[in-house]
Amino acid sequence: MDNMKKVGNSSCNDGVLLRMGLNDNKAGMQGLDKEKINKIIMEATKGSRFYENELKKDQQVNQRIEKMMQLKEKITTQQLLKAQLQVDKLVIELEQSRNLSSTIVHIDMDAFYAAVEMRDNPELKEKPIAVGSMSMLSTSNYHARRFGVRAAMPGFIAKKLCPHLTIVPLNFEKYGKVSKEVREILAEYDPNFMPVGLDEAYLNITEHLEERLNWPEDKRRFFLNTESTTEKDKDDINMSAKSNVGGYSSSPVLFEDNSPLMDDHPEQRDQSVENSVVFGTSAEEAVKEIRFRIEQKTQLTASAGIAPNTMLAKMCSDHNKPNGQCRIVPERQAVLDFVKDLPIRKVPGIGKVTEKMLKALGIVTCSELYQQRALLSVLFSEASWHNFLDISLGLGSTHLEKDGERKSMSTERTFSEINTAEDQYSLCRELCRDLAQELQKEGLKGKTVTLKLKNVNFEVKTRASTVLSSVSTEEEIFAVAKDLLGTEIDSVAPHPLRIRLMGVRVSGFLSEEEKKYQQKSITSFLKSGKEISFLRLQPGKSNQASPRGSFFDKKRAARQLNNENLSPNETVGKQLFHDRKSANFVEETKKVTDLEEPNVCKIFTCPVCFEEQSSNNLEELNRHIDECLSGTLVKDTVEISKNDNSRENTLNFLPQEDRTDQLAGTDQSASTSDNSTSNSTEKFTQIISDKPHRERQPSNLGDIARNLSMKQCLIPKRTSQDNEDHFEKTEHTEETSSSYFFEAKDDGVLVCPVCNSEQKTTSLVSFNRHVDVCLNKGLIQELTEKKHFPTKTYNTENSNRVGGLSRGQQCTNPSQGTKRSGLTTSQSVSKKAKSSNFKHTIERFFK
DNA sequence: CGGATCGAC
DNA sequence: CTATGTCGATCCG
Repeated sequence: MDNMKKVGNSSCNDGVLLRMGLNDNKAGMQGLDKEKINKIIMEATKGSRFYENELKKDQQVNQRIEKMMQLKEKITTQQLLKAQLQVDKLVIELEQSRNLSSTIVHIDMDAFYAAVEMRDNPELKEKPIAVGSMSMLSTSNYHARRFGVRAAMPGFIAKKLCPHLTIVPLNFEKYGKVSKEVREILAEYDPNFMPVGLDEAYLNITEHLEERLNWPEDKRRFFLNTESTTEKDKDDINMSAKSNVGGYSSSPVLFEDNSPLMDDHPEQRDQSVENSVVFGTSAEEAVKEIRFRIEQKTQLTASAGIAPNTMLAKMCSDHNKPNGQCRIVPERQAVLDFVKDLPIRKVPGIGKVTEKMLKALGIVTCSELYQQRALLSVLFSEASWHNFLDISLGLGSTHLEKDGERKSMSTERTFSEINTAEDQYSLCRELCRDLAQELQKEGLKGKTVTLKLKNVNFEVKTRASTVLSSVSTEEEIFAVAKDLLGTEIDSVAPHPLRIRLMGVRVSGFLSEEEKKYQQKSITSFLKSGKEISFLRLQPGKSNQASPRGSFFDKKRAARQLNNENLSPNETVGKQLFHDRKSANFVEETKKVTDLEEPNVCKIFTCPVCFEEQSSNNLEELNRHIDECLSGTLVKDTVEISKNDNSRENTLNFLPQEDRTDQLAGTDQSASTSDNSTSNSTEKFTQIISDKPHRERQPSNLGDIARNLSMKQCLIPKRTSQDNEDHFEKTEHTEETSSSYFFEAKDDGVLVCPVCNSEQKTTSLVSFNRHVDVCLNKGLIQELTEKKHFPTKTYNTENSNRVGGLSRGQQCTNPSQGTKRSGLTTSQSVSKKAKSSNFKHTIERFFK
């Protein structure tokens, strides 16, 4: 580390090597010392494109630090004092809300992948090994670590550090099996335990400990496992198991030369029964029991931390690793003592960048973090300094949150340089295919597609596009991704795009509720066959509500207008449009209605474009309809503005004016966009980007009805009571057959959102039927009409801050489950991600 | 919303 | 030769 500072000027350039090398002074006798290791790494690294990029990233961090320091210079003592008062007010609150009543355990398998591989191949036991590949290692055993071989290091460099290193390829299937075995044990202590990856988990054993107090010895007695999975291992296991009876502090796999780390207070064990151990009732004993059982079952060791919250438990498990455990007793002073001299880097969520920034302020330990709390509150974003304050006070989440629904899914691949557009497109398609497959497994559809590219200089770029109708199939995703890719290719033209990685991500999933709702609404829409006459409304005859005619009318008109323009070879990801002028939707709908019957030849016809669908799959049909209603509209606009026919483009069928109307809706203010001059693509795209808040056309019938229901049912609640809880309530719509989000009012009376009349029935089924009928009565105009609702905008102003520090996953755990009344709105919003998302969705509907 | 970044495993 | 893959969160424009 000392020789590092000689590289470049110390204030600017001392981070790169530290990052790649070690900060680990455990180099043992047989290994290498730090200097040697860093030298070797440097020789293998310098001059590489990778290294150049590392330097560049480092400069960026240094600039951030510089910016921060400049800000710091401008702070007056006056400001600082004021901040001090504010922060200390929060400190008092936090202190008062400190909760020491939970017992949280963090279990961490030691060198997991490596340990599994060693277990299964005894030849590896004495050797330095790492798991991964020549290009990247996932983990290494402790022997290899003495040579500086560590996780996240490329194998070829590891080989230079340790020529005898054995690199074992990853075998996730195996690790998954072992992980499952471990989890079976953990579940006995906390059925709601929270796994983190394959090798870690948090447990809340508060309840277990209470029950455990009354348990008879027999329930706490465990027998040594003398059976082994394979014959060849048998002797080994027997040996180590026996030698472990008293302290079981050595691992049969990892540590031949054991050091009795964990048995600080050897207790009198009842060994009256042959080959058995009885564990006590304390938290320590319970956790020893867990580790003992893990080792007996898997021949692998784990480390553990016991503490009043997750953050402390995690840091605790690190304290005596490997194969050890550590407890912070539930006393304020014990917590503060533990935290006092702890380097901030040990704190989960504080990574190398944050460490470096804080170091620039002279902050290395947690107590320093506390001392500088006022300064930090001025320099950093609220989320960041709150986090810092929690850390320095030893506060963290005292309960385990079930991880919510996933928010994105992605796949990415690294490869040797690819620089031809053709290869890039086909690779992109392949990624989309893989991703689509995975999405399908979870039945997910998302609205945002993100393309990730890393060029051969390791510079990473992401490009995203959000479409109105959600995507899930290969073709749908690719249709979006290929455009993003095309834009990037164009952006460097005439040079080739030289990339080493490509990734595709889909996010912006429909919530469970939305999904259910969408499916049901479209089904019920199609099934209510008798009254779909509104689909054939004449433009003028449209129930006087809108002077412009309904959305459907326009679609229909546009379709007719463009009939002749349709060419059969337009698209990649879109169904072909075969003209079918004589479509009778009532009849067609009946066909749809028959769809439950098996073995009947079903032909679906899209109610929007009136095209017969080739697929007889309902989901396909729905997808198509969605696309007809909105998706194509969006894609079309993208295509237009790109003005490029060389790629697999979709064509645009709608007249310019028509599109403009639809995008702007029927809002009065839409006229400000001056239709008469809206012929250029610039104009058109500008409308899209400039007026994102004008009401959009609901993207499908589900959206239409949901939109309506929200207006009628949710907004009054919110404005009258201004209580966020109502939104959450609605989110938990019961699992009734209801296709709509409506809840009965307090007096139990349901009000139709369409005709606004109170309904006699309290049956949701009949109610829905009524709404269906109402909808079909030609009141569709209502749905597309503009209504303005006040929407709340959150203050995200942060101009004074350096910001940019995240807390990682800890952020999802509301600290202590207690309210912090001092927080601003924008803060408290992010607290509950779920409800926040939901609100966000609602807001979008009203913008 | 989109892009970049951080952080964790 | 040869420097991952996947996800969530945060911040900024």
